[in-house]
Amino acid sequence: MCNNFSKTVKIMISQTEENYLKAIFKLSEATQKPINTNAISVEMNTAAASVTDMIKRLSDKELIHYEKYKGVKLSQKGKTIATDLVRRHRLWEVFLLEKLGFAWDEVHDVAEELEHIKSDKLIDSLDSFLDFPKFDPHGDPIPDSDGNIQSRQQTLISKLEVDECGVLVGVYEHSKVFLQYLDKLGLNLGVNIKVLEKVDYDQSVKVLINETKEEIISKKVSQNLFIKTTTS
Amino acid sequence: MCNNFSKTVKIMISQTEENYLKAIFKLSEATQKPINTNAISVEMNTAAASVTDMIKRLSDKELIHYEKYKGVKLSQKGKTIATDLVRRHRLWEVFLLEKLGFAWDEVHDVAEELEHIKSDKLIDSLDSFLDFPKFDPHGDPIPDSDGNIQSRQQTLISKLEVDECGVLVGVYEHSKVFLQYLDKLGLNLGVNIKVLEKVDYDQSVKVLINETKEEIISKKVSQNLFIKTTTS
DNA sequence: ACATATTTTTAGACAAGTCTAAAAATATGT
DNA sequence: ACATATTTTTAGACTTGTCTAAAAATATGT
Ligand SMILES: [Mn+2]
Ligand SMILES: [Mn+2]
Ligand SMILES: [Mn+2]
Ligand SMILES: [Mn+2]
Repeated sequence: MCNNFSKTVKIMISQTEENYLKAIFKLSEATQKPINTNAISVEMNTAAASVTDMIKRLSDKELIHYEKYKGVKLSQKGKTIATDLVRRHRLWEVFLLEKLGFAWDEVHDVAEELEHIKSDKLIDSLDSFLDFPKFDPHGDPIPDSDGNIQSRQQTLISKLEVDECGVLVGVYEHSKVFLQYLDKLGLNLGVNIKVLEKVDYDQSVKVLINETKEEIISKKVSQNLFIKTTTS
Repeated sequence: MCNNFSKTVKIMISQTEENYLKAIFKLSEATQKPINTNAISVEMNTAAASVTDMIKRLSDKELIHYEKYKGVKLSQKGKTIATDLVRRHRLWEVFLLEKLGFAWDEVHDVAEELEHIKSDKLIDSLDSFLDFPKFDPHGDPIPDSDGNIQSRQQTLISKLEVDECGVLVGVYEHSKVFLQYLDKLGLNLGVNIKVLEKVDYDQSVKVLINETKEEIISKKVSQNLFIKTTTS
């Protein structure tokens, strides 16, 4: 009658599985629709056939919902794991930048490895050591230990009108070249931005940086910069 | 005639291979003789057959010298990799203790994972961030970035005579139980030790800790504590 | 020196994660 | 509606790292 264990069989999740979950999580941010095999294979840089294999494994472990030929969605369990991975990734990025003097274009690759270290004590101590940062070096929000992600109200520069202004709070693209180019333009997180002119011909935008420097940024750049508008 | 590239084919070494090299390195500290398969299988907690497989791979990569049935020795290349791994392990242990508030019995397991993160910039920045520590939380020396290991002059308590004294600078065993027991006895690194009495019957030792507290430690404990003797 | 015990290697199998090539299902355009 | 293009899955193979059971080599004791 007794001996009624509630077997909390803590399933093991490999580093590779974690990475797939994170990829699906990322792709899910842009849409509500199921994520298809090809999109994952592009994101993960693997053959579509490998993705199908992995999808089956993740589905067996109930980390995703999967119907043949219909794509996948994260289950609640999968979402939790992915969010936790994102938390770890972003906390390590803050550590590398703040404590070890890395530049914002150098943190991602190392965090990609550090994020897989499994220790709750480690990550919670790190969080506290860093003084509970809310955003990572690219302006992305850091989920708290319960998985809550602060939602940001922000706009792409490309969507602003002339004379609107605000603070640069994030970047959409994370590539090294892009981040280094922003450094060259003096576009670090926190600078003040005012839209001076929107060029009809090629959708480039002339902006005023920190009330002092004028720069023309291409359409492409303007679509990758998040601004928190200030109603001044 | 030209086109004489010195192909520095940076061979990839997996986490598992690194762990085997470290195990062989550790076993080599106690002896000059070749390390045999069985010893490695015990250290790595794997079947002897698995060790033989891995030995072949490491030998193919010229990380060890291997003769069938004769055991293995690290090559220069292997020694360099193992030393670097030990450096990373011990630096991470210092980080966990000093910066994240881990206890000395908690650092090892996490460092076991962190040591495999591959980034020279990471580990050198960490070294600098920690102010170039020379010893880890267990008193083990930290190799510098060129692989030089500071040799310690130290003695096991079991080898001291009555009235000799010194400072506790290291532990031989690293297990959680042992370290926690030392905490209970107040035997942290840095305390002053004086040998008050050596009991013939069971080789236990009565010591004076920091000129104030007397404790009797068993033979086994006394064989696991390194003292740097002070000629007072 | 030789029988016995121990250690090491081989043989064969398995799981995870990857690939390419081919087949099957779905989507698209006229 | 149907031919064509695209996407997804299957089939079969490979690598790394592991295992057990059995065979081969080495070590040991009298
Ligand atoms: Mn990143
Ligand atoms: Mn980031
Ligand atoms: Mn350790
Ligand atoms: Mn240590």
